[in-house]
Amino acid sequence: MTNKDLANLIFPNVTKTIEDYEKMYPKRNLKEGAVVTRFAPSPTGFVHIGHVFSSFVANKVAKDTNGVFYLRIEDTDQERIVDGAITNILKDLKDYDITFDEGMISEKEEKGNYGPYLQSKRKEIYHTFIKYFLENGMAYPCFCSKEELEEIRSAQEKRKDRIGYYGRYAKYRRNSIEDSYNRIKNGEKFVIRLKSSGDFAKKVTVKDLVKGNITFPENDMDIVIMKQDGLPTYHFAHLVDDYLMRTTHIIRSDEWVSSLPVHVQLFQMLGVKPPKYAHLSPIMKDDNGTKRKLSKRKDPECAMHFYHEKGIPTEAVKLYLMTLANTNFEQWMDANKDKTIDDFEFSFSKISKSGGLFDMEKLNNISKNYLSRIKATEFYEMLVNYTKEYDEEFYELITKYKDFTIGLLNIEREQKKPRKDYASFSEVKKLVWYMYDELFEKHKKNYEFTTITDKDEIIKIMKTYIEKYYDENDDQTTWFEKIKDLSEDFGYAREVKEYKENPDKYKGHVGDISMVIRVALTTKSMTPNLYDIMKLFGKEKIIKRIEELEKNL
RNA sequence: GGCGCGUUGGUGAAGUGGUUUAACACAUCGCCCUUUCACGGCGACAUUCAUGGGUUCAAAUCCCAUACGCGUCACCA
Repeated sequence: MTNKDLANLIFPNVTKTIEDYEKMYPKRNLKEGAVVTRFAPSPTGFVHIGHVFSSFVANKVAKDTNGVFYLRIEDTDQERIVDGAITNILKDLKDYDITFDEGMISEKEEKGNYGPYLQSKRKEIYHTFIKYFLENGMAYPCFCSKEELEEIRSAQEKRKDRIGYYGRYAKYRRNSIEDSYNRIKNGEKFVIRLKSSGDFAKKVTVKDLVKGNITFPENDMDIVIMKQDGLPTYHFAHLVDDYLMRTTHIIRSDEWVSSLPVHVQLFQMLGVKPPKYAHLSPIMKDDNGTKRKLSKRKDPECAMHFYHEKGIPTEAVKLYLMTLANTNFEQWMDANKDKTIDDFEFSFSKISKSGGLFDMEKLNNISKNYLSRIKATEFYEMLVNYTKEYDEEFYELITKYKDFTIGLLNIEREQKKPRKDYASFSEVKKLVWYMYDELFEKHKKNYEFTTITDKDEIIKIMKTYIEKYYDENDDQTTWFEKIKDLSEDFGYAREVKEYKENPDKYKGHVGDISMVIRVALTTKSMTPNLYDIMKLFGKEKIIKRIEELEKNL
C-alpha cells in the first residue's frame, strides 16, 4: 500500500492535476514590474481602517505599476460568515476609490479569469493540491482529537518545551499508511497535516519589502492544511490561491509575519517561487500613554462609517492614509500642490516599520487644507450629499438658498491662501447658522459684543450706519471708507494707528466700530469677511437684523 | 514562556559612521501683521536619538545586554 492509495481513498473524485490548473490559469501577460496583488478579507461584515489602509496601499501599488488588483473572499471559516458582508466591503472601499480589476463584484458574482474568487468555491482545486502533497509524502492524515491535542500541549507546558505539533510530538507523522487507510475507511474523523520538512535548529531568512530581512528558525510544525470539514486552512489556501492567481506581491497586515516561515516553506515544497511579501504595521492609538492597535470595540475612529457620519471628506481620509503609508508623502504633496495622490509614486521602502499613531488632529488639519482648496461648488455638492443623509433641516436650507450658500462658502476661498474654516461637513452648520434667517430666528441670541457694549451706543451706531452710510452697491474699499467715516462721526479713530498714537483723543477706533456691525448682524465676533457677508445679506436683510438686535438686546 | 520585529520631541517623522548646532509637517506657546477670525511672517519647543556597555580618531547610525512596546504560537483568518 502506498501514499497514492491513501490519497485516492481520501480524494476519490479528484481527477484534475496541478498541471491542469497551471494551464487554466497561465502566467499573466503583463509588463515587467507590474504588480499583481489582492485584498483578501474574511466576510465578517465589519470594515475597519486597517482594511482600508492595506487595500488602499495594495490598490495604489497595482495602479502605479499597471498591474492587477483583485478581491478574494476568504470564507473558509464557515462559522464566521456574515450575510451581506461582501456588498458591505465593496461599498465601504468604493467610498475611498478603492476598486478592483478582478474578483467578487457582489455577494454571488465575480469577474476575471483567475477565479473562482470565493474560497468556498475552490474546494476542488485545493483538494487537487492536497492530494498531490499526500501522494508525495508531504502530508498525512492526523486523527488526534481536541482532547489529545490539549494533552500534548499541557505536557509541553509542563516540560517548558515549545508548544505545537512537531517532531516527536507529531503523533501521526509516522503512522503506517495501512493504519491510516483503515481508520479512514472506518469513517474516523481526521485532518490533513503538512509533513514539515523544516528543522528548527536551522535558520531561514525571508525578505520583507517593509521590514527588510527577517531571520527565523525553519518551521517544523506539522500544521493543519485541511480541516475536518474538508476546507483548507488559511496557510494552504494562500499557497494555492496566490500561486494560481499569479499574485506577485502579498500586501497584508503585520500579524502575518510570524507565519512567514510556514508560507515560504509551503511554496518551496510545491516547488514554486514564493511571491514577494510586504507586511504593513497596524495603525495604533495612544491609550493613556501606551500604544495599542486601534480596536473596533473601543475606538469609534476604527470604523469607516465614523468618518462618513462626521462628514470628513473621503479625499482627506485618503490623504491621511497616504501620509501614514509613505513617510515622504507629506513633503511631496507640499511641493506639488497641484498634483493628486495618483501622481505620487508609492514605494515600499518609505513605509514606516513600526506602527504609526492615529492622530485625529492631523486628519483635521489635512481635511481643512483639502476643503480650503476645492471649489465652492464642489464643497457645496458634498455638503448637500452629507446633509441629505444626516441633517435634513440644513439640507432644506442650503438647497433652498443654493446660490447664497455657494456664495457663503466662497468667501475668501479663491485666493492664494484660502480660509481654513471647516474640517468636516458636520461642523458647517455650527459655524454659519446665523447666515440663514430660519436658523437665526430659532437660535438663542447671545450677542458677543467686545469693546463697545453700551446698548444705546450700539443701536445708534447701527441706525446711523444704515441710514446715512450703507449702500449695497459699494465696492469693498468704498464700503470700508464709509465705516471709517462712521467711526469719525462717533468719535472713534479712522485708523488703528492713529488711535494707538493718541489713545486719549478717541473713544476707540475703526476696528471697534467694525466689530459692532459684525456682532450686530451675526451675533458672533468671529466670522468670515464682513463685507462679503453683508453683500450676501443685502440691505433688506440687514435692516431686519438691526430690528432683531433692538428686540433682543 | 518560545520565536520575530520595533523603540528619534506632545504627534507623524527625516536621518544608513564625520557637511546634524537632529530636517520637514501637525499640535502648543509667544510676538508681529490685521476691522474679528482665518491666512501670513518671526520665534520658542529633543544639549539629544529607550537604558547600560562596547567597537571607532568619530555613533542616532555598527555590536552586545537590559527594559519597554507590538505581533504570533488554533481544525480563525
